[in-house]
Amino acid sequence: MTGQRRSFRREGEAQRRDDLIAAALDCIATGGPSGATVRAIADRAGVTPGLIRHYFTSKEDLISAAYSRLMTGMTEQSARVLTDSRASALGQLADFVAAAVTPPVVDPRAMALWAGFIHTVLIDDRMRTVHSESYLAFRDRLQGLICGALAEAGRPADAVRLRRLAIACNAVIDGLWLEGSALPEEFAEGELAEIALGSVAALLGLPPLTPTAPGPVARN
Amino acid sequence: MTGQRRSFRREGEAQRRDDLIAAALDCIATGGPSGATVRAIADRAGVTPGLIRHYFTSKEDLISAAYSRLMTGMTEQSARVLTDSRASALGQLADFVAAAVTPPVVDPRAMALWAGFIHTVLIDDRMRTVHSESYLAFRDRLQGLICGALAEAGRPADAVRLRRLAIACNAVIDGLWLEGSALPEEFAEGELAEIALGSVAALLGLPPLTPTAPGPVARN
DNA sequence: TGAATAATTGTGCAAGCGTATAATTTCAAA
DNA sequence: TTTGAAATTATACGCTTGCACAATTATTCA
Repeated sequence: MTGQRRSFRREGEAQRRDDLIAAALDCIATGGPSGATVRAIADRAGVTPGLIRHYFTSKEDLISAAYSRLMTGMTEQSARVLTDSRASALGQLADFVAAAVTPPVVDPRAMALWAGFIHTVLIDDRMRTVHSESYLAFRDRLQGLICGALAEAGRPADAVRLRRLAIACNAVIDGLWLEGSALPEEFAEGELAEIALGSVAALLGLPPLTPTAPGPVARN
Repeated sequence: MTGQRRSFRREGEAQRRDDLIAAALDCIATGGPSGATVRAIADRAGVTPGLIRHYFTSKEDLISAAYSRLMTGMTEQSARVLTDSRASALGQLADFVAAAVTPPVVDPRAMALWAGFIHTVLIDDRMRTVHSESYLAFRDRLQGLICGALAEAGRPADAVRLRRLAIACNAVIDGLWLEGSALPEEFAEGELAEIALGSVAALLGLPPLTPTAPGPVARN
């Protein structure tokens, strides 16, 4: 008769906020933005809906925190490939390109999250800024690799051409990432990486690129 | 006391379906998927919510019809350049590529719509089918143009290579379309078209492509 | 050990959602 | 002009949503 409440543990604020953000991302990845209801998020976090309002002033607040965390995480992941590489410039470029169109970067979950948020980028200014910054950061990194690879190959390019090459290479990578994630069954394993490497080489006027890494990068 | 009903006109079935689809697209472009409620769509179409269920078996049915119309519309818009073109195969390819990364195909509204839909593609099977079909339709069209252009240049390619080239060219176009639509202020006018033409030429190993059309295509 | 504090739960509410369905109005054919 | 069928409106229902708030529990500190 005593409607016994469920027992619970008090977590630190940082931990709980993190858990709720992770749960929100899970929900969005699984069921899209419309599937990320307050109740669903709380459920996934093993918590009661009311608690969300204790840590976030509104659901919108939680969602925007989740987006921020997603973008930060993706940028860090793309940077990780390069941090401890001692390959040649050409090799580094090849590794970077191959990694960008191979799991875990190509991943239905990542795609679902990106798709769930991209719409808000067009409406919300804060989101737009985050998006713009992380896009340019990625492209700048790519441009640096291209610059090094061209120099190594004895075919340096001027600034204007370099910028255009970076935009084009970035576009190929984005396009392949998109198509590979949205229609995975349409491409054989490794096919996207081969196409990406061949395309970047053709765009830069370089001989075929071969990645130095033996296989796909480890997740996380 | 006589709760006088609002007067109305009977439209043909095709017309009403079109109106409702257009209204749905407007709603999604403006307020995102969550803004496209049955009531909002009916309101924008100057109609009563109940009517939607008279022409579509469910809201989901209407939404997927709208997505289909958006995608085929974009492909047709790119292909319109070709309908009465008597240009060479190389010229047709150039026109097609340039049109795909130039307004009105590159357009924040189109991007907003696409972004609103893409996440459902990963979840809903019907949406997935629509996406897959329209993606392949666009790529097939592109592949046909590439095939003709390569033949004309005396460098025919076998089927496997042709497929890969089409995937790569399609990826560049998609990527440029995405970036140009999401961050329009990042690119000078005509810059995307130049990059696209240069990239496709480099990918195919052809000399620079030059469009035959004098300028951007007229809207609609 | 006991009291104070803040984290967490549980309940309830008003609004909006998609949908079913009955009541009306329009329009074309007779 | 009348009639009949189909298009359209109007109303209502059950469900879900985000949010507010009071009740309760775990934890800390004296």
